[in-house]
Amino acid sequence: MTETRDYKPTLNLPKTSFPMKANLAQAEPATLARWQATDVHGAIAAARVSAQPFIFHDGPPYANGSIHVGHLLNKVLKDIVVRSVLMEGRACHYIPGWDCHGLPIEHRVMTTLVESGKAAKLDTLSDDHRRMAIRRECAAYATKFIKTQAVQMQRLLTLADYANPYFTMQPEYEAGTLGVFASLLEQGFVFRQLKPVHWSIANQTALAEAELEYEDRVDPSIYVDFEAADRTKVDAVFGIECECTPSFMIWTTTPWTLPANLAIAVHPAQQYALVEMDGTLTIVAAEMLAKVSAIVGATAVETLATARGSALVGLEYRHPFCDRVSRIVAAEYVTMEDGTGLVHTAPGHGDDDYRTGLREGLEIYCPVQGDGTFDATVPAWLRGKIVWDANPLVVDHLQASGHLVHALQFTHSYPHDWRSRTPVIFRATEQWFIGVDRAAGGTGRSLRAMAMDAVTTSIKFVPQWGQSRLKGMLESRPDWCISRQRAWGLPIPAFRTANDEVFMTAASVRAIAQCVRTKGSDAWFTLAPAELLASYDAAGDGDAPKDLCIETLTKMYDIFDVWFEAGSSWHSVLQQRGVGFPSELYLEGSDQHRGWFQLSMLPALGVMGTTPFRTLLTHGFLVDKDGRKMSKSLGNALDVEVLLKDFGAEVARWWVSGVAYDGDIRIDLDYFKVAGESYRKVRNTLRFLLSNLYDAPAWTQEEVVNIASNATPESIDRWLMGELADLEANARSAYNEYDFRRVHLAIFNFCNETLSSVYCAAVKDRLYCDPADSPRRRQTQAVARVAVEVLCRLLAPFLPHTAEEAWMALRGAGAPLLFTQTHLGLPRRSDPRWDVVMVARGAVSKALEGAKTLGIDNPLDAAVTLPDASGTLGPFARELADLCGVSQVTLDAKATSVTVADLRSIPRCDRSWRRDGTVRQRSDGGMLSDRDAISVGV
RNA sequence: GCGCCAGUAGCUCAGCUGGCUAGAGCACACCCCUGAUAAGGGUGAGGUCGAUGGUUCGAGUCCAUUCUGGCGCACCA
Repeated sequence: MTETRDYKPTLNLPKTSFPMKANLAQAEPATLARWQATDVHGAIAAARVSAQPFIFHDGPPYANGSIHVGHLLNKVLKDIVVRSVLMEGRACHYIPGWDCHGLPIEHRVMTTLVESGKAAKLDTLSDDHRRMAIRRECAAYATKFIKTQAVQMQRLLTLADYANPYFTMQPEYEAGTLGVFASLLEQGFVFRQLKPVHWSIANQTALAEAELEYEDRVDPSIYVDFEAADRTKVDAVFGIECECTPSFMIWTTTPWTLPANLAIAVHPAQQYALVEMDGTLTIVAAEMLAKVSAIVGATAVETLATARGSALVGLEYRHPFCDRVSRIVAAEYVTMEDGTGLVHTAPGHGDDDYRTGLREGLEIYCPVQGDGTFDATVPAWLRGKIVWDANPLVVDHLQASGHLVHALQFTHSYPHDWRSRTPVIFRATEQWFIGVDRAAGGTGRSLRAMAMDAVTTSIKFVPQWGQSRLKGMLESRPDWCISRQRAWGLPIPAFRTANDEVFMTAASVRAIAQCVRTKGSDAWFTLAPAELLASYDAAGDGDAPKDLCIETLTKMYDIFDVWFEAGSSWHSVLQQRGVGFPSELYLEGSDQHRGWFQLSMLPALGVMGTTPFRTLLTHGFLVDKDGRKMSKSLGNALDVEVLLKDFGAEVARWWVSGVAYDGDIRIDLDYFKVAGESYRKVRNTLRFLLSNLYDAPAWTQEEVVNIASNATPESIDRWLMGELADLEANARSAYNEYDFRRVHLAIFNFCNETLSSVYCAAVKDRLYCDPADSPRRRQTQAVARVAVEVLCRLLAPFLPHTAEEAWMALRGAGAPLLFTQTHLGLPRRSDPRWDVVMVARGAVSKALEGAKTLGIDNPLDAAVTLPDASGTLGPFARELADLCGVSQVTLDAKATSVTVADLRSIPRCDRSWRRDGTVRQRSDGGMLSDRDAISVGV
C-alpha cells in the first residue's frame, strides 16, 4: 500500500501581485493622482509628437451643475476614442471645453440676486455698470462649475489637456468667435430684421422662454366679424348669391393686436360654412359652428353653403377700423379646438403669424413701441395708449361699429416677466440673423445648399441614420436668429450712429475682436466706442458709411446666441490653437443634430466652405430600466458620485464600452452589477495569466513573440496565438469603426471562452507540473505573456487603470507607459483543422456529462476514445487529453461517437492527479507518472 | 401634429441583400473541482421575434396600419 505524499510544494503554482479584488473606488484615485503628478498627458503627447495626428474636438458641455450620467456616457465614449487612437500609434491632442455664456447661468444668478435683494440696487446703475455687475457674478458662477466638472470628468479617468481647456468666455475664444462673425458678415450672410419676441414693457427688454412665468390672467375673449371686401368673390367660392356682404369671423383674446391684423388664416383642408346667424352672414369653420353659435348665443343659425379652406385663400376683407384690405391665407397650424377656425393674424405679434407673414410677403407690422404704447400709425383713438388700456377701447369700438359678435371675460394662463411679475406682450423687434438661403460668399451658394450637399456627399455618419436626421432638420430650418437681449454673453459689436442707423462692418468687428482678445468681452461694457474701435481704420473700410463719426456712436447691447459661440469652436480652438482643421470627428448626443452639429457646420461652411468635421458620431439618450427618460422629478436619475463610489470608474467605463449607443440606452444599477461581474471575469483571467509568469525569463517583447509564434502548428499554444491574432485584428478594426461594443464583446468572449474555459484549463497541467524550465512550460509562458501584452493594449482604451495595473504587474515598475506602446500586429494564420479539434472537444464535454451517471464525476478519472475517420485529429493526439481535461485520449478511425472509459481502477499520480498509464511507485515512495517523476527528480 | 430612432428568451443584444428545428452573454437550475478558491469548469431549461393586416412557395427579416418608448421640432391664435 502506498502512502499519499504531499507534492504541492513541488508544483509551480501561480503567484502574482495583481490582486483578485480590484478595489477600484480606492485604487483609481491613487492612479489618477500618479497620472497627474507625473504629467502622464504630457508624456504621452511627447511620445507622439511626430506621429500622424488624429484631430478630435470636444463639444463644450454647459458649465452648470455637477456632471450627470449623460456626461459620463459622452465623456467616456470620447475618451475611448482618444485612447484607442493613441494605441494605434497616432497623436491625439484633445482639448476639453466648456460653454459658459447664456441664459441658464444668467437666470440662476439673477434669481440669487433677486432673492438676496441685490437686484433692486442693480436697477439704479447705468446700463454698462448693471450689466457688468451681472456679468461678474455669471463669470464667477461659470468658473466655479468648470472647476467642479473638470475634477469630476478627470475622475472618470479621461485623458485630455485639462491644464489648457477652452472656455467660450476666454478672451482669445471670444475674439475667435468675433472673427468667424466678421467673415460671415463680410460674405453677406448676416442681416438685421424684425421678429416678434416676448417683450417686457416694465423692463423694456426682450425675454427668453426661461424668463417667463405663466400666471392666470383675465382677458377679453372676443368674436369679431371682418367684412369681406368683395361679395361676388365670396359668392363664387360658395356657389350661391348672398343678399348682403358676408363676414369672416375670428376669435382673439388680445384685442390690442387687432390694429396689427394683416391677414386671416384658415386651414386649407377644413370645411368652412357660410351661415346666416341671427340675420347676418358670416363664415366660420363648419366643425366649429355649433360651438361658436353656443358661445355667442346665436338663436337662428342656418348653413347656406360650405367650401374648403383652400378655396377661401386669396379672398379679401376690410379691416374693421383700420383703413386697409387684407386677405385670407392658408396655415396648417389652424386647429379646430378653440375659436372659429379663422385665425386673426398679426405678423408683428406672434411667432406663427410672423412665419405666415414672411411666407405671404406681409409687412412685419408692429405699431406697439417699447414702452407698450401705440405709435402714430394706428387710428387716432388708439395713439399713445398702452396696450392694456387699448383692450377695452378696441372692444367698445367694435361694439359701436357693429363688428363685435360677442365678448366675454376669459381666464387663461398668460406669460409674465419673472422679475417684474407683469404680463409680457409679443412684439416684433429688430434682430440679427444668419440667412440660410442667401446666396452669398465666394461660391455664391447658400448655407443651406452647402449644408445639404455636405450631408449627402461628404460627411460620414455613425450610425448612418444621423444623415436623414440632420438632413431633415436642415431642410426645414429657418434663418438663424443669433441675437439675444441679455447681459451674459458675447456682445454683437454693433453701434448706432447719431442719425439712428446701425453701424457694424467686418472691419469694425475685427477691430473690436482685437480689443476683446486682450481685454475680454467685458471691454464692450467698460470702454467707450472710440476706445473699442482704437485699431479701426474707417477710411480704409469700404463698407463704412461716408459720414461715420466714431465720437457720436452709441453701443448696442444685443449678445450672441450661445450656439453661435459654441458653433465657432472649430476656429477658436482648432484653428487658433493650431490643432488642425477640420476635426476628424464630432461625438455628441443625438440632440446635437439640432444643436452643435448643425450650428458648427453653418458658420464653418460660410467661412471655410467646408464642414468642421469629417465624421459625426451620435449616441442616444439614457433612459431608465423601463425605457423612460431620466429626470430628477421621476426620481429615476442615477447619481454619478454614487456609481463611482459603489462600482468605480472602470466598471462604469466597461459598461459604456459595451453599450449599444445608437438609440436609447437603458441604464440601471443592475446593469452596473452585471458590468462589474464581467469586469471581474476579465480581471481574473488576466490575473491567471500573470500569476503563471512569475518565474518566466525576462524576454524582450520581440523574443516572446518569436518564441510564442514558433510553437508547433498542432500545439494548444499555436492555437491560442491564432486566436490572439484574430482578436487583435477584429478589435482594432472595430475600434476604428467606433464599434466599441464589438470590441467589448470580443474581448469578453475571448477571456471567458477562449482563455478561461479552453486555454487556461488545458495548459494548467503543464504550467503546474512540468519541470519549471522545460521547453513546453516556457513556451506556454511565452504565449501567456503575449496574451497579456495583447489584452493590456486592447483593454487600455476601456480600462486605462486596470490595463496599466496589469501592465505594471507584467513589466515591473520601470515599465514604459502603456499608452506609449502600440499594438503587436500579430500575423494571422488560420488553421481550419482546429475547428475539427474544437468540435471534438465539445463532444467530449457532453460525453463526460453523460458519464457522470456511471460514477465518473472527475474528468481526470476518464479516458476518452474519439472517432477520427478523416485522420484530422491524429497530429493533435498529444494535446487532446489536456484540451479535453481527461487523463487519456485515444483516436479510433472506425468509431462513430465518443466513448468514455472509467480509469478509476488504474493508479493516480499523487502530484498531477492524472491516470495516464505511466503511474507507479517511485524511489521516494510516491505514486508518480513519468513526467512528474522527472519533475520531482526521482 | 411633424422628422429621426427603437421594440427578438427574465436582462443586454446578434440575426447582412427574406429560406434548414431563431443565436450569444448574463441571470437561473443541476452537477464537477477545491493546486485561478469571496475563484474555475460542465450540462440544461428558457422566445407565438410589440400588435394587426398584406406581398410571397416561404417573413424576425419586405409593405401598410397601429401601440409603446426615446431625441428633436412645432403648437396652445
